[in-house]
Amino acid sequence: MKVILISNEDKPSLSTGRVLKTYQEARLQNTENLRKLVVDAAAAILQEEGPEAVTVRRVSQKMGCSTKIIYSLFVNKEGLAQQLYLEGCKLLAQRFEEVPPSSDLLQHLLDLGEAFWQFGQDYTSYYKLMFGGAFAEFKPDEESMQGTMTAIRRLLILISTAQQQGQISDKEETQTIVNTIWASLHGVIHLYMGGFLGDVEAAHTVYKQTMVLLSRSLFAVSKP
Amino acid sequence: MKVILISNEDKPSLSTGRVLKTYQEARLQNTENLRKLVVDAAAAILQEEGPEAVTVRRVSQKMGCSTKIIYSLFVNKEGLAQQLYLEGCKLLAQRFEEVPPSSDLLQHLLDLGEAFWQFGQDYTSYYKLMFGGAFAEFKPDEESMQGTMTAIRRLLILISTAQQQGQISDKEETQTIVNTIWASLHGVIHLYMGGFLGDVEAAHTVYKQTMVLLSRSLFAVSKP
DNA sequence: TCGCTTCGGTAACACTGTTTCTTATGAGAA
DNA sequence: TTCTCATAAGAAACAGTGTTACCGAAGCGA
Repeated sequence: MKVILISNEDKPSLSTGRVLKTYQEARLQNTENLRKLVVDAAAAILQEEGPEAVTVRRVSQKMGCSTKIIYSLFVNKEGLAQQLYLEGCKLLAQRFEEVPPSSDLLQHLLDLGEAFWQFGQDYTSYYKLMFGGAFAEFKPDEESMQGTMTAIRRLLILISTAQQQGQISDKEETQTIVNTIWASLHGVIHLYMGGFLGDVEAAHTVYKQTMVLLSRSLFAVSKP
Repeated sequence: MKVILISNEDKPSLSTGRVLKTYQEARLQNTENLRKLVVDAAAAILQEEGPEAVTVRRVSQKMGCSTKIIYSLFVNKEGLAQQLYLEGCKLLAQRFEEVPPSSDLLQHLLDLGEAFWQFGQDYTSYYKLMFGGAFAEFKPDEESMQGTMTAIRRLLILISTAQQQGQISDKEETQTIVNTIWASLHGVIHLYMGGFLGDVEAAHTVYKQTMVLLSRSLFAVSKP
């Protein structure tokens, strides 16, 4: 019912184009809006109550509609999860964008690493959904991987720049180095979230040490 | 029914001690045997069909008994998962024990790291259960953490030795360094299992680079 | 042998993701 | 305007999960 109300709001677009085409356009636009509404509802539940609370029934309940809608808009729960994943990528990318660029590339790397840690702390539910395997069935498809790469693009640019300036060896693929940093830092966050690294201070200490050790090796290559 | 047959097999122990005490002993021993049988059955399903196939009904079905047994022996599914976790710790410890000690501590670290990677490849289901968050509800308790620490004890000894010999800085806590290595390597394995690092060769390349970068930093401290 | 306790199996409950069936609504034709 | 029909949405069912309540049977002490 709420859905119908919303779908009436974009009827202005009916005044353009042929009747049949406009009808399809409106319907398309409606389903797009609907998708966004559902994703927003799911995202709210995700952040408020954690990944395990995001069930099809729970989302449809919050939407005030039946579960059928979710299956009409997204093929299955994984389809919805994928949209949430892309939302998470946006948030992560935003976090990275907020990091002020530094002329000191080493310092910039540490800043980006710290931003990644903070993302994990501030958006724990998103993090678990995206990288924590909270939805066991979820595997990143092409679109997800692209979203991921967009999110950590700043890191890729940084490493690439450092390689061009000779501050980091260019023997290894840029992507390989990025993956190395990403995976290592992720490991600390994930193990911490799993309860293996004690309290947050201890985990953060391990995290910072991981950053220091990695960056020291990476940037030390061309020193002597 | 099979269970009863098995429990009859250790009646010889009835011939020792007082009647009441022996009865309790026998019952205790039976439940211990039963627990072991159930864990073995669950472990078989885990390795043959993956973590998601390990359900209470599936295990009880393989045992030829009702689900009640599992809840009598282990409080809930998490209790069973915890036993499987400890089994995994044994397997991991065994893997580490098979690594020949090297007088070159750096090489020894690389060997242990490689053994950890191989464990993840050979016992993927165990790895996912233990560290992958395959059972979302599972958090390591005191016994689990102790089992973990026993498993990676070789790593702790190695780092401690290297610190004593001045090959690795002793400014940081030994446990912190161990956690740093463990978490970083875990991150690569976990991200690979999540499908984020491409095929196994690419992931292994990232893994080896992580080991090289970390160890180079750790062992480089006292060089100059 | 009798009574009791304990233990295990059946069936149910409350969930999950997913699908089927039915109904109602809304668009196009007469 | 009215009628037909296709589409879409909701209710309910299905198959699965972890977990628990009930109930009968079996084994034990007296």
